[in-house]
Amino acid sequence: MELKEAKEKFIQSWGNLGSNWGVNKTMAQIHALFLITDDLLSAEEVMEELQISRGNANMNIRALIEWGLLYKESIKGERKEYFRGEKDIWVVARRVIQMRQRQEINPMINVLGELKEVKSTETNKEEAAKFIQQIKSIESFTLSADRMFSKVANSDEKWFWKILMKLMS
Amino acid sequence: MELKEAKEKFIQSWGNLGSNWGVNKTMAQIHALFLITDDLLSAEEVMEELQISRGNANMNIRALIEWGLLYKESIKGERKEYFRGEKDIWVVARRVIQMRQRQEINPMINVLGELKEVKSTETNKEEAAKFIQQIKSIESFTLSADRMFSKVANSDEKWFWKILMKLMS
DNA sequence: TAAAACTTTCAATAATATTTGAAAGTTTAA
DNA sequence: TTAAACTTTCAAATATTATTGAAAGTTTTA
Repeated sequence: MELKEAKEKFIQSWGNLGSNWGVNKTMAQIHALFLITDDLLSAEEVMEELQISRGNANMNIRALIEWGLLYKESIKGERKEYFRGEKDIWVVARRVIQMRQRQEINPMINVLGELKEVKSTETNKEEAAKFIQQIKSIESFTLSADRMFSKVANSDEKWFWKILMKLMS
Repeated sequence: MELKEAKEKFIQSWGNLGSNWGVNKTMAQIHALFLITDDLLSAEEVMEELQISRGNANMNIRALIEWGLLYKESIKGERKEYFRGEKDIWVVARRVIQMRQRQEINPMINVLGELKEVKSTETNKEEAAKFIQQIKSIESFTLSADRMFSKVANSDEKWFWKILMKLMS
């Protein structure tokens, strides 16, 4: 496979992966482009490279900055904005985990907390008790997963390898 | 909050969570309904409960069975098919992990394997080397994550708690 | 074998999410 | 202060994905 073709394929695959994980395809593709590009790129160049519109490029670059996966940088004497991608895949993973925690896990934990407060009546005492029990078990699982994610998001690669060793033993 | 309202809210929230994680909303809602229902339910009852069409109910019930989250059961003397949900949230998590591994992680590992084989030419030797290096680092990460998921998917709750303790220490 | 009871399929439709591009906004340089 | 260079916004258009429901398929019963 040619280098150009390979890069193209990587960008496409990363895009698909993203869209199966709640990240829009273009956002994931821009991210992929930066993962395999050493230089800075301008919005213009991203548009060019991925054949997307100015608005689309702009929105998704902003989102990636928000996620901590892209950094704004400037070239002296140039007015245009340039961007650099976060290349370290471990950092990328940690940022993604953090974002998903905020956007998905925390809201779910809040809802589960509310649902535990359900009032039971004379007629559905037993049913309500069962419901609360199940919600509690889901909550307990979610809290554990959340704690685990937090740990991963706040640790470095070395720690991760150590853990991996322990897990596999 | 009333029990009925709480169940409704749980189903909605679980549906949203699903659609942010690449599982279609109705599939996640049906799953939620079964998580909080002790009895068997028929396709008819699912349709009724969630106000969805026959085709939709059927397709998503099949998908849930495929995922190992729903079991077909029969009631003696009844011709209709009935279903029971997997209630244990740890089992649910393990099944979801397994499915995502198959559908997302494995294909990505394959693609990364291919991309490592990229041929470099005289003119892009250095660029190709950098590309391969980056792909290798992504591959190494992905393989580690994959191994970890496999471990979780094949272990029980007790193991998970033990690990959690270790992680947090 | 017929027909009732039920399940599955899939083309058409609807709902949702993404993308575009032109206009408005902002910053810088002269 | 003006205008050029650049960025952002957002309503409309497009593309993607999910849903419907009627027809076809299957299994069971009589």
